[in-house]
Parts: sequence; C-alpha cells; structure tokens
Amino acid sequence: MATATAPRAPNVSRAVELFHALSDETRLEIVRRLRGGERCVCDLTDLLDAAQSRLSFHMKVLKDAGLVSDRREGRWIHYSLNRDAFSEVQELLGDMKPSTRRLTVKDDNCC
Amino acid sequence: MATATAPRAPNVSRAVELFHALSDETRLEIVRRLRGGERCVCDLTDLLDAAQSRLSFHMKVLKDAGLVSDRREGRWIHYSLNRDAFSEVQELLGDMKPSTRRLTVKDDNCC
DNA sequence: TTGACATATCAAAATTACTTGATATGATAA
DNA sequence: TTATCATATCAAGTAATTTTGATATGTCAA
Repeated sequence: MATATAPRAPNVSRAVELFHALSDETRLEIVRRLRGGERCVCDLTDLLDAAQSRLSFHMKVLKDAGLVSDRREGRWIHYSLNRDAFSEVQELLGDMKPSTRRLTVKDDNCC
Repeated sequence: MATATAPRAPNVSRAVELFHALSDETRLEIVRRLRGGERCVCDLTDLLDAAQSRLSFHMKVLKDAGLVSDRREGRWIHYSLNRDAFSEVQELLGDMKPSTRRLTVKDDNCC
C-alpha cells in the first residue's frame, strides 16, 4: 500500500517519444528537407553539412518514432516522411489543447 | 573563405523550444492536469506526487515556451494553459506535415 | 574476388537536461 | 514585527542526449 506513484495517461510515453524526436534542430532540418520528397542520407549530409554518423543517429531517432520510413535501393537508403505519424502528433495536440469553454475544477476529475 | 554552416529556417529554434517543452512526461502530465482549468503549484505537487522545486522547474520550462501563463492571487500562483501557444504548435506541424501530393526533387529547392 | 561506396553501429567524450536539498523571496495572518 | 505559507532560485549531483571518430555491414562494379 501507500506511496503509489501518480497514474500515467495511456499515451503519454508515446507523446514524449514523438515530441522528443521533433525537439532537435538537426532533426527538424531533416524533416524540412524531406518535405520535398525522398532523400538519401548522402543528400542530407551535403545539405546540412553534417557528419554521416551524426545524420545516421538522427535518422534513427526519427525512424524509431515512426516519423520517417526508409527504402533501400542498391547502396542507397532513401528516407521519406511518414504522413500518419504527423497526423498522430496533430491528434495528440488536439487532445491536449485547452478547450475554449473554461471550467475551473478543484479536484482531480479532469481526465 | 567557405565553410558556411547550412542555413537555418526562421522558426526552427522556436519549434525546438516548443517541442522540447512538450517532450517530458512530467510536463505532459502537468498539461493534462491543466486542461480542466487553472491550478496552483501546490495542487500539482499533490496530484503528481513530485517535489516542489521539481514542479517549479518544469513550470518554468512550460512558461518560457509560452505554453502556460501564471496569475498571482495572494500567496498562490495559478497556472493555466495558453491556447495560442498550442495553436502555434499545430501550425508548425501543419507546415512540416508532408503534403499528399508527392514530388521527388533532386536539388534543394524544397523550401 | 577485391575495392570502393553508402550507411549503420559502437565507444568515448562533450553537452544538455533533470532531480534534489537548501536557501531566498514575497505575501499574509497573528 | 514575526512566523508561516507558497513558490522560486541556486548549486551539486545524476542521468540522458548528442557528437565524434573508428570500425562494421551490405552492395555494386571491375
């Protein structure tokens, strides 16, 4: 009994993963570059002037979060954005955005 | 001379700030609790079973990012969500979400 | 095969973020 | 005033993330 930790919401850790993946300048630049379509890592190292292993690290973060997918073609691996994951983030945000109708509660009956 | 660093998009650092503020479990729980309306820190320390200085630290991150506002009332400081900042995040996401029409570019003419 | 290329992975170093406990500040009530 | 309460800030410790350079893996061309 006692000292139970506060209960977590079901999708909090998923939200953390997604937001974390988007909370880095290099990764946002990658996403920006991928908006125009598929790119291989070599394109991105050129565009972002970043070391190859660094890019690879960030691609992995994005991929693990599901924000990008990869496709092998010969020696190259092409990355592209994952529409669904972005929609997922939008949904999460919709859920956390305060409603226009404000209610002030005194107890934890909010969720 | 050369070695110019890759050009940054104008709002990348703002996006990083916002996503970073949202990329922590404690902070997301705070946001979740604030959805129902204003809360003072003391409410949140109870609800989240977290030390006061810890809460204060996270409130600062959220406040610096503009996601919450505070309002003093006597000894208490009440925090509430900032609708506009959440809209801002949604906009940023809209900008980075891949369009349905896919185009494959070879040069960096994407943005 | 071998060599070269594109990318991934790994370990160590560097950086950044978070937690904790102590102290400071500012408001109120006695 | 003084004591107390709510919160902020600070410094030190710890943990997580990012960068870097080296090496591994898989593919292709000769």
